[in-house]
Amino acid sequence: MAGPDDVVRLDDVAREAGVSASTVSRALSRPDMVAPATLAKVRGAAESLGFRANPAARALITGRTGFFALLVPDLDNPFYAATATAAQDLAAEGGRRVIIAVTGGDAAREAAALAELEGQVDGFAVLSPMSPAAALKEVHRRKPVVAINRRVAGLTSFTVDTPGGLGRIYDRLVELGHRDVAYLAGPPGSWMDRRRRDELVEHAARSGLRVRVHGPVRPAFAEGAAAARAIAASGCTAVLVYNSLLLLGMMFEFGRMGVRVPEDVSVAAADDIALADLPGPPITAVLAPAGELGRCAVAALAEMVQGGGDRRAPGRRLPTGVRITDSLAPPRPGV
Amino acid sequence: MAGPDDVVRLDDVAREAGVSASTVSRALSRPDMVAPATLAKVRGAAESLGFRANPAARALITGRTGFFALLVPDLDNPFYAATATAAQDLAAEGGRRVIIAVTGGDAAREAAALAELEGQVDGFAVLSPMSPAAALKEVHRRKPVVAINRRVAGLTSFTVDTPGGLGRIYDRLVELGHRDVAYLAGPPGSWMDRRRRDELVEHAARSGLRVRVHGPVRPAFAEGAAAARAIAASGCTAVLVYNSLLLLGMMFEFGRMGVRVPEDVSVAAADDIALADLPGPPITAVLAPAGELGRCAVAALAEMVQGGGDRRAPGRRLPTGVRITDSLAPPRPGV
DNA sequence: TTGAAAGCGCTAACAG
DNA sequence: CTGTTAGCGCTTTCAA
Repeated sequence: MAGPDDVVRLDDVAREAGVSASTVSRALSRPDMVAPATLAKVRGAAESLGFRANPAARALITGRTGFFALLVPDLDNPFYAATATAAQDLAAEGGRRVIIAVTGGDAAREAAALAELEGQVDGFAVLSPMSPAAALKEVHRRKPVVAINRRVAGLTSFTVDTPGGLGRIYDRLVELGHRDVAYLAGPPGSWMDRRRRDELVEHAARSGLRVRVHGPVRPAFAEGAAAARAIAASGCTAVLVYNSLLLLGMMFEFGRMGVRVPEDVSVAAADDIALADLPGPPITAVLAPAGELGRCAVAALAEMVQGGGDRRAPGRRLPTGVRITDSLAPPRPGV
Repeated sequence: MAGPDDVVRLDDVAREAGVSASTVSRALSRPDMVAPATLAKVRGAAESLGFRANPAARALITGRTGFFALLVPDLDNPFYAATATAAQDLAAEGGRRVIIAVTGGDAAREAAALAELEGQVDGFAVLSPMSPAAALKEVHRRKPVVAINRRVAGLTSFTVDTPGGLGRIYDRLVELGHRDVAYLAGPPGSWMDRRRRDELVEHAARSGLRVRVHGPVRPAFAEGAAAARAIAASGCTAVLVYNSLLLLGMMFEFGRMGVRVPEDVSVAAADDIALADLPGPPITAVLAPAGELGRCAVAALAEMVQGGGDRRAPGRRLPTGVRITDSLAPPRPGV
């Protein structure tokens, strides 16, 4: 490794093509500014020598690195993983890369990542940001920042209407005759969970009922399994769950306990990930477009960088689908 | 956003501190080369102005970007996610960042990522590489490359002895009286799976038995669930599974089918992720140090970059633990 | 349409 | 221990 001798530079290409360095530069980055014949020569030379522009030199002068940073709380959550993967894919189409920084859902680490990466990237997408709005806006004065999964005043934000979807599922439960519903809450301190929970509780109150909240717990499979026993014992006839990973864990344990779905208990979750491909009867879920969030964020950043100015891309609340299936059934008699 | 006017440069700090630019540079990167008094002045000035060195300018001259790239097949696999997270954490301690590039387990995309990132990073860690050894070594001539989860001749490689661990679990099954064991195989084309499967089959043959192979399947929860029925119907009394995610999916479906563990079937998996925290009796597993792999790779890269020369860091096969529990039991009578 | 020249912001010799 | 002097490899005016 380490062969600083055989690296091909712009001059090498220029010499090979019999033109000047600036012509090579133009040919490669603004092909319409050179004569077709020259273009061909330069491309041929670059190709044959295996030239790849030094990104640092380019970044130094243009001020663009070709990187976007995506800050995510963790990678264990398949929702985040899906968002990150989609973001990378779309960025790649524009010749850009997405740097993923794991923050652990910790405001301090998030702030550190923001500060450290500021010089390395052209913009930030922050997934479920923990930082105060002011801190995010401060960064935004220098580099475009887009928020995902949380509305931040003054920033382009992309959210999904998961609370609304949960509400519709709740309505269906009431319609089926359920009166005792449990909600297994997600990550402590999570903005998303807060919204889902509050909406659900208020929504239930409007029906004259109430929802019993369990948790909050980390959105991990094992945590869902761990919560199953208490939920089953609580006497509820239906459970809504913060996300699909928790639901899988819960159902896993239900299976071992002999609790049947939906005969003994109806179940549904937000964030349909890995639920759709399950064998057997499908499970009721709010269909959140995890990948779409990542793509929207990248597209917005790209637009802001292109625009150069302070043009703020419009944010959106993405619609969610709701898949209502036989995992919802009337409450078992005698309850 | 975009305020190229108020960016603080080295000269600004120099002026503020009343010294030359090079002194500031030294003070910040090699503190032991300046007088304590100067150091204090410079640090004070840098702090008060909020100076952050331009990484592109630094990279241009030093040839170091402070980035390592980690190529992973996908982020849905919690094993990979754990490795990636640990790698980032260790790199952060050395003031470096890890760029995660998702390749989809596709050799072409892996090659593209290698080529595109070559100028942007100080080294590569490739998780479960798909590229031919020659291609990896070619990159290694210019930037250090470390292989994870596959031994690549001529490259520093970190692997885990998962096959050996599976063998020990298999021995225990034989000891318990099992004669009909199933193996649910992992990702098609995976080097890891190939090794696990072959070792297991040979190992079984030495006991005069044979292992029935199901799959291969993508290592996703739903795939494990989908495979459960066929496996249960095959008449085996024990199942070894490629990884823990698949096992969870399989057990999930077993639960719904009324198949009990371990009364009806004994189970075990490699790559213990998310298995340990499960409520109830623990599950037999090969304990693979996913995070440790990431840390080893980063440490090796750091060493190679420091060494500057062609000093090749030594690779290792990390030991695996084996947790043998009551998820293994004698085969049910009458089979 | 092309070339010459001037840096981008920083680090690394080299003197002093 | 510190300042001066050159660039790192590329893009981009400015003339020609």
